[in-house]
Amino acid sequence: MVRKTKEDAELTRRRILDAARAVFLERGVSKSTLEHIATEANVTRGAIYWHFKNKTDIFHAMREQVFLPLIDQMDDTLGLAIDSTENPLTQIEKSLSHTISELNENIEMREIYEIMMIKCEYVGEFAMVLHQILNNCSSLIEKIEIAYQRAQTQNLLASTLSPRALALDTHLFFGGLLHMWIKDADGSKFRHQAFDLIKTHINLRRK
Amino acid sequence: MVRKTKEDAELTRRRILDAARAVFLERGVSKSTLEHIATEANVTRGAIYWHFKNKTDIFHAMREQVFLPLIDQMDDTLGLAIDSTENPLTQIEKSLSHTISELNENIEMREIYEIMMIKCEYVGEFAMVLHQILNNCSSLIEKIEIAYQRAQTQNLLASTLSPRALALDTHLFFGGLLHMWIKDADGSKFRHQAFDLIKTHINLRRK
DNA sequence: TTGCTTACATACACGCTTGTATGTATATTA
DNA sequence: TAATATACATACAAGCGTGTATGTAAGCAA
Repeated sequence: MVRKTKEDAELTRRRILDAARAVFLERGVSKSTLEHIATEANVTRGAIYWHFKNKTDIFHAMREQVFLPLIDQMDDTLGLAIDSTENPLTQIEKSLSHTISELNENIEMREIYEIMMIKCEYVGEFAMVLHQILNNCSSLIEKIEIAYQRAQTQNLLASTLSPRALALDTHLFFGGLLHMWIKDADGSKFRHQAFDLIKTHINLRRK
Repeated sequence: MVRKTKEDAELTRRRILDAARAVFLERGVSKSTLEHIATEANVTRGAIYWHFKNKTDIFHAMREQVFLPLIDQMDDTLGLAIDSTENPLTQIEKSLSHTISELNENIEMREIYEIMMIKCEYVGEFAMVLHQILNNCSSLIEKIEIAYQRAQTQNLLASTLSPRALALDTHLFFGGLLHMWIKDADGSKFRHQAFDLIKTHINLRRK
């Protein structure tokens, strides 16, 4: 039972990616071996080398699997459609809360986030990932800023701070929340009150 | 030239720690070899094994070298002395700014932060470091909360949110800022405006 | 000054990883 | 249906990193 149909091959490719996720999560990316991943996926290293160039290639494939959808989702939930009728501040709140919900429900996404945040060393070939992250941040900040601008136009803001400043503050808050959410594995410190933290953060801006 | 005096030995110990920091920073902790560190320190692996148990031992020594002083500093700058006369909100702002200044000026501390944030995998033996970090966060939040309580008592707060909620928001903001500050190596996105970001964050709370 | 300890340097053995080369049975295509 | 490409499994060689064992010259105490 060697040569498989194309659907079978795609299935083993996913099995390898799933296995890599489990192994990365348990041992960290650096100390994960292709043999570990192969064993977890019930294949041999030969199969892995067929589908991927090396371990780095697996990592990038795993990462893109999750990050591209995430960015789209942010666009949607931030209500960038101009004709949106909802309160912009509420939209920001919902967008952030929705991301947390995703992490709660989507095990795959949560695990990949955990790997990328505390089980991976951004060095050498991985350094460029940092630049991608920073760029994503910039575009995210801009989107939040637009929402705050609408809030300002509608006279919903409590403070006179610029939408830009508010967006930066919100972005840093949420970045910190994500990190703590991931690190707080048992949920006792941050995870259980994540939605409240977001609500508080937004309420601070409401008139 | 083998046996050294006690002072010489202590000096080589520090040379090893300095070398480890440079090597960790360049190659990440996992891919750093004791041979790499030894070469960088102009010693042999024998010297390292004399002073440290293994690579993990070096990491922990390097970490404690910086984190214990940092916690003390936070205590000081947050003005936990009850007879403090300064505006509590300004004290919080100064405390956060002071930490950023430290990162700016203290190369050693900055590099160790960078290693711990993006050049280290928190897995296996390193997992317990995460718990220490979470505990530090808890005590830090409490200290910020006390400052906000004083601000509330002095009727300095713009919102009716609880000091606890404000402290959590501030902590998450600052955690996010630290991460971005470290990742923004060229300073174009966050580093250059770090102090402004802090000022904005605090101004949002001022009456 | 002898003898023991220190502070390393050197040498060795072992396992682990990686990449590649090769084998092979089965889909797929012409 | 024959030929070829696919989707792997197996085998092999080489280097690398670790830990430890051993060597050794100099400091230090008695």
